[in-house]
Amino acid sequence: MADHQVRVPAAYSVVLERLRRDIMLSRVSPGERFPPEREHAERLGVSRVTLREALRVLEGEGLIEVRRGVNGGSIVKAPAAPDARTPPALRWSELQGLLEFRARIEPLAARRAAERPTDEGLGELEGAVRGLDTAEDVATFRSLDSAFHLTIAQMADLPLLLDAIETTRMAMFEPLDRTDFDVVLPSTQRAHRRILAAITDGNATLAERRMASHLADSATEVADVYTRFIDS
Amino acid sequence: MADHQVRVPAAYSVVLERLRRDIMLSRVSPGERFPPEREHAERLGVSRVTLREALRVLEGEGLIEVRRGVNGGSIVKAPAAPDARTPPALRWSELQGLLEFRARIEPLAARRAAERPTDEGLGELEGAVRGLDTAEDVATFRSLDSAFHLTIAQMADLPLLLDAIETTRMAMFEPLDRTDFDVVLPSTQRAHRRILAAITDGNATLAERRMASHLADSATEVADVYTRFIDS
DNA sequence: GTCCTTTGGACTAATCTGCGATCCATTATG
DNA sequence: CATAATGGATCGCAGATTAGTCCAAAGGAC
Repeated sequence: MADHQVRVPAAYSVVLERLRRDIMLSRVSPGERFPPEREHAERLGVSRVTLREALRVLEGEGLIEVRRGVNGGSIVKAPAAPDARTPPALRWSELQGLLEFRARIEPLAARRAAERPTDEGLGELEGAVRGLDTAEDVATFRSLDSAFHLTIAQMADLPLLLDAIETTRMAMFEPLDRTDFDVVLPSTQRAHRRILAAITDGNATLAERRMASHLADSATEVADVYTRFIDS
Repeated sequence: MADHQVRVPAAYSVVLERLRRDIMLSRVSPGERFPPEREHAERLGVSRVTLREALRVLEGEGLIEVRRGVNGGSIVKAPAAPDARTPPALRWSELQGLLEFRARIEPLAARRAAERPTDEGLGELEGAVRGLDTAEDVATFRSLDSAFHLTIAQMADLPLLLDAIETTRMAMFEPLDRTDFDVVLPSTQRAHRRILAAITDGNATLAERRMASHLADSATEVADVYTRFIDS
């Protein structure tokens, strides 16, 4: 019987993780802001004091900027673009594991999404795909890319799967952010369009295969960035 | 921005989940007992009172029996065998989703385990496989089956994967428990032996394929049990 | 049977956490 | 400059969690 200590997270740290996730997964984009504290706290089901503790941490990390007064609020800042010269946060072997994991679960999500189309989901996917055509900055790209994959995960209608995909994306955030926007954009546009087409057609097998191939391409691009940091 | 309420679990409920997991995943088998409360509490990093709260719940659910005195303690009871006539806890569509998910991730675990053999892991696997040959009651079978799959998950050395596999097994506990021991035992013996052989040989691709086929068989058997409850 | 050890059961007092509420400080806008 | 919207700070309460203590039952040694 493994006997690791149980981890009892404080309320603020649960909130913190949630907010971090909202930012990292681009549910709020740089420039946007969280709701006013009183409202935000209520939505999260937590007291304002607790929420503020979490915001303080994010502020310290430079992920948000807190301003007061009218038009104040917690403004999400563009994460500092990772410097290509500083070593990555993840070791290559770890990243490799995440990529393998993702390559197994996201195609399943695509398959299930194709089998369970919803008007709402399809609408969001279409928006995310069309938006990519006019995306001009990294932030927009990341946001639409995230939205596309997360919407598919949502449509898959399997809580465990959604959670796994979210967590995986979270963990890979930094490496993904190192890929070159201009290089990745066109291939992503194409891949997303083709995946969406398969889902719209209800062709589950095709959707799955196209997602798999999209992820393989993406993995190659991430790996390329890592070649210079041959540590393990 | 999805705005579900954040869930801040109480300490006792975190402990509760942990203990429930220990039982359901057969890390402690029926008849075995948890350590004395004082020691157990310390191991879990929580006060005795908190631990007892959790134990009370498990006692209420009939999962453990608490006795005092020398040789007392919290004794894990054999879970009431699910009555084949009562409807399953999971709807068929939900179970189907879990089976699909499992079919994607466990083969990956087998592959990675074969690529990362450890003496400790291989030893445990061998024990779990050999034990099956002499397993005579359901409890022993469940325990060794769990141990086999979880050890592979552990060897895969990818925390996300281990967690996903644990959670999936947890969720499928009740349906799995409905399968007929005598029917499942021989095929499981054979499958586990073959998987272990592939892992020992370091043949990752073979290990993966054999795990996939093992899970497919298992899925068929679980599905069979469900045929009489055609609800969705 | 008596005594001792081991273990759960119950209670208390102190501390810590999270919450609600209130009031203050800052900022944009008309 | 008045007002409204927003973050900043503080206080006291209620509940959760803890450490510590003592009690009660069960089994074993003699």
